[in-house]
Amino acid sequence: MLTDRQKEILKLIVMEYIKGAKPVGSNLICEMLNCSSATVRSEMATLEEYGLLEKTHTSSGRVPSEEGYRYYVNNLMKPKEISGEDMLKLQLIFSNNQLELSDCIKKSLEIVSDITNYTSVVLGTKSHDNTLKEVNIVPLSEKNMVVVVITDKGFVEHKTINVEGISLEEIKKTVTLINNMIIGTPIDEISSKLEFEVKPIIGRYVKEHERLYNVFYNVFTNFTNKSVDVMGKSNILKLPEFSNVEKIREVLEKLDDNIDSIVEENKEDETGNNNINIYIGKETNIDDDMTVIRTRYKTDKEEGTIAIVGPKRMEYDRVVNLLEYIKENIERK
Amino acid sequence: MLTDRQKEILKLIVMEYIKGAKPVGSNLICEMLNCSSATVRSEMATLEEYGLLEKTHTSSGRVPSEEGYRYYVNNLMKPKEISGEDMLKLQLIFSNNQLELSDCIKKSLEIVSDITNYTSVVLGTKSHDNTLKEVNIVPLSEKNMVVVVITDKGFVEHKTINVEGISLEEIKKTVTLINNMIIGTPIDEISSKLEFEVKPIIGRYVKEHERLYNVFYNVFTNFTNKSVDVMGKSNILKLPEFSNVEKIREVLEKLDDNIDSIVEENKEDETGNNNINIYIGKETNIDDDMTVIRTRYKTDKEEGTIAIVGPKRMEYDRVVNLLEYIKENIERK
DNA sequence: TTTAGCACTGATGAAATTAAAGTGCTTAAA
DNA sequence: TTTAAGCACTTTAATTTCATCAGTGCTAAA
Repeated sequence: MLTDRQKEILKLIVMEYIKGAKPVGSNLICEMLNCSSATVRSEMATLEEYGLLEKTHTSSGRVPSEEGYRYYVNNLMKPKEISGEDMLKLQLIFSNNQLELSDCIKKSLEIVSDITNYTSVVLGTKSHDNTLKEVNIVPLSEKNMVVVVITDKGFVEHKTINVEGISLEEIKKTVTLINNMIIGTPIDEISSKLEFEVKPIIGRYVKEHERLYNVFYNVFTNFTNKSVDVMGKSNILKLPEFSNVEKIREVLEKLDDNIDSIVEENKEDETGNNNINIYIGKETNIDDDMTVIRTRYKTDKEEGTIAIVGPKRMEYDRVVNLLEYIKENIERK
Repeated sequence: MLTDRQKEILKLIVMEYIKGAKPVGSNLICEMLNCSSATVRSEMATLEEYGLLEKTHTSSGRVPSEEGYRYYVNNLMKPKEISGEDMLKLQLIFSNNQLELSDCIKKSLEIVSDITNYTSVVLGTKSHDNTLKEVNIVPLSEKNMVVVVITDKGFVEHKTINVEGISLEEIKKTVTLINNMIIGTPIDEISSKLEFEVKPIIGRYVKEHERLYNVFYNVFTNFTNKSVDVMGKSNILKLPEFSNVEKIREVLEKLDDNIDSIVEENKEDETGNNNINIYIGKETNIDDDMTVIRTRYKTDKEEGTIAIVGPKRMEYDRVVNLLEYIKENIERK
């Protein structure tokens, strides 16, 4: 158990390091506290014994360890009000009724990337709670036709297909069959229903069933595709801890390769706090020098995950609040 | 006018520098030619006088100047066969009939970025030659409705709109009006037709015309939006000439800001060669250290520009061939 | 328990040194 | 007239040396 002064010192060091990216010495801290640098030094040594602080070399100032950040996040951090300026920028997005929800999400995280210089990730799933509303076909010529599929929440997918050698009747029969059999089916159950219920039947009644079946199967599965958007990747270049090109390349590569693991759902919830999850260093599965803060959102239309990726030395308080704010706005919209 | 040997030396220097990114000395060249290093040195001095070569400092080897690259590209370069491996990767894309054309284009350039480590840009315009085929509405609930618009070439745009306070009759009336008046209209003429012909009429017959008009206007203009895709931007990190973070950031920023100018249409055609345009250094409007190679494609469905952005020390012969090959495949598809 | 004092450590940056790569020029040979 | 050999000269890049600075840990006194 830490004393109050130890907590205060740890907090100051974390905050100072987040601000300046330079190891924090005892002098700086003792100016903020009513005690001498020697006192601070001995407290620092204790905190280091506890594994909360680290040195970069024997005579350097202190840097928070992974456990130090964790302690700060869990016990010391206070939420930080979103500045008026930032709030305004976000409101401009959410109050714009022209924008679709998914565009709002993307744009608001783009703004977060802009104002924080971190990288943001959006993983959206449309399948949630959507059921099939209507399948339409629009013939374009003798050769081509567009299939348009709409869900009850207003998602649309389409595909242009080649229908040479298939008669319009055949196609219409198929569409009628599909419409009759699977309208109202939840999107994520469609592919199995298509496979086990529809396929046998159109196989019986329709000549070119193999080809037609594939087309429809294709359009339907598009709905269950998750979309991943990553914004502000090159912000990493602005961070002082990544000043050598080799390291930057490594991190960018890991980011590309491990996007999925960032937004992976079955990660255990580290902090219960309003469902904001914080993964520090090794916990991220990306890079030991990075932190991921993320949360899930859920509307009646779609659900997904939004995440901010930055250095361990991330402005935790600010990012947590921004994410909470965005999550609320998404869910209210 | 250059002698044959001078041409040979210039060509070797350009090729060697493209390969190694290090100033080329006379020794290396004289090993490839049947003459002494002193001879090569004096030829180099001549080429430098002509402005085709440069030195990085008094006693360094030679580097091609912008004019040197230009001379190489216009007079010395021979097309380089696409390797079997590369060809295979591209064929895998183009022979996949499941993929829409625009996905093919994107994916094939993604491959080019992968194999060359340059950045690729696709600018696609759907408006080309498309006319309006059909406007459909699908009511979802009392509040919401989806508008689906289809062109004769199979492009689809849609938008979910809030229709609270507007009767279904009103909406249907509007859609019928629009369908009657503008089906068959080329996409890029729709907005003016909508403004000057349709608006006055629905203004007369429909109550909530202001709101409805805006919705349709919105969906239609989506078609004329150009899509810009940039792939492999972080490949710049792999180039030895950009080894300092500051420079990389600068280039990435310029890339972001000037994408439009890369694919700008009214650039004059530098090389007549099969409509492949090569812009070197200053000619690019991006960055004096970069080169852009681009070409336009045109199918009966859409048209656009594909471009590769890399260092001046770019594998011109390889990239030109890859672009030509992709252009052909797009247009054949 | 706190603090002043002091010796010690490692990083950082400037200056000095050296080796390597490559040039230009002069002169002699082909 | 063209080519090549020899040599002095230039610049870079890598290495070493040195001094300075920020910051520590420890001891002893308040």
